Amino acid sequence: MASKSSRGPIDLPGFFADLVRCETRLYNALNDRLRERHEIVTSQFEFLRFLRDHPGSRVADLATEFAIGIGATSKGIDRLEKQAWVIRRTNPSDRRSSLLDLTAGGLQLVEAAEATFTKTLAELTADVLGGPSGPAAAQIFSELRSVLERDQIGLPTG
Amino acid sequence: MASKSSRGPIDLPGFFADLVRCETRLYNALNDRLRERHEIVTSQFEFLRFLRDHPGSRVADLATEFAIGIGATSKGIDRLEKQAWVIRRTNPSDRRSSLLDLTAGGLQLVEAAEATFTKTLAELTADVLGGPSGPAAAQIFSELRSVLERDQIGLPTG
DNA sequence: TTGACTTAGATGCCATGGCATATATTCTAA
DNA sequence: TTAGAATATATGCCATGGCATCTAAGTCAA
Repeated sequence: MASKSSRGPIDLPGFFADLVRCETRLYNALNDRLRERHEIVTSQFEFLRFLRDHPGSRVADLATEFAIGIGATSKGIDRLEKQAWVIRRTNPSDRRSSLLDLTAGGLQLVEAAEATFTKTLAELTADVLGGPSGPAAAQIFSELRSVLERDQIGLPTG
Repeated sequence: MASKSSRGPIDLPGFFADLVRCETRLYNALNDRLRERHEIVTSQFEFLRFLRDHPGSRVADLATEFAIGIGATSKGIDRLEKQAWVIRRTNPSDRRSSLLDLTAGGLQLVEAAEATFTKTLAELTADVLGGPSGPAAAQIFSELRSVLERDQIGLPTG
């Protein structure tokens, strides 16, 4: 809406508004679908997927990945552990921290949820993102993410 | 990170992950800057800007725009009203609702905050988004937003 | 060793959003 | 006209995240 096609520099605030609106709606829609089919929300799916792909991570690793606070991450893991989808093992080389892993149930859940997630996302976005400019947009966000992470932009305090 | 440049269909989950990570970090960074300079957060800036650009809106209009719940919107307006940045006028043609407008102070605030917002966003993203693929990405999100809004994807219940 | 400093993360308090419900209006059909 | 349905939003309860703080553990120098 706000970002019209035009020459010259991009309308950054308009672009950002479009971006946030898209992200909000997609996140909401994915939440609905994941909740009704797997009793989890998108943020939990993302935690589980990260742990599947990075077994033995620590709480701080998740916090950095998702740019959320350590406290929030710890509480999120508490909830997944309570459902027996994740286990904390004391880190043998530093007993202040734990190493996190999926349980068998957690692995099974994330695989099922991933199918739902991927399919829903495709239903909602493939028409637009599958077009000719899709790869350019993907490339841009990959780069932007790298830059923001490199410069540690937007990391919460706690 | 996850979306590498490649031929063939986009890795949608990877793209979505990059997107959400960028949005989170940018939102956090903008929050910090707006908070320290204007004592507001980004969501409040967005409410104020919307009301500047759409005077006389109702609570439901904001809720639809931002794809958040009516209750949350009502409470958000409560907070802005408490700061005397927004006023509710009873809607003369339907007394269940109010018409919302900025006060003079609210207008002054949003203009100052907009300068901070725009400048910060440019600092954080202009290098990447100002590149040759920027306009294509902006166009894509404008289209995606239109589609999601048209199909009413991801609107919360309340 | 040991005492000061640092680090990892667990916990408590507060703010915010979702959803359900309550209230005030408005609309509609008999 | 008037009772019942529908609508707009305000409000209450709960879940989650930020930030501050607390505790346990590791590091380092003297």
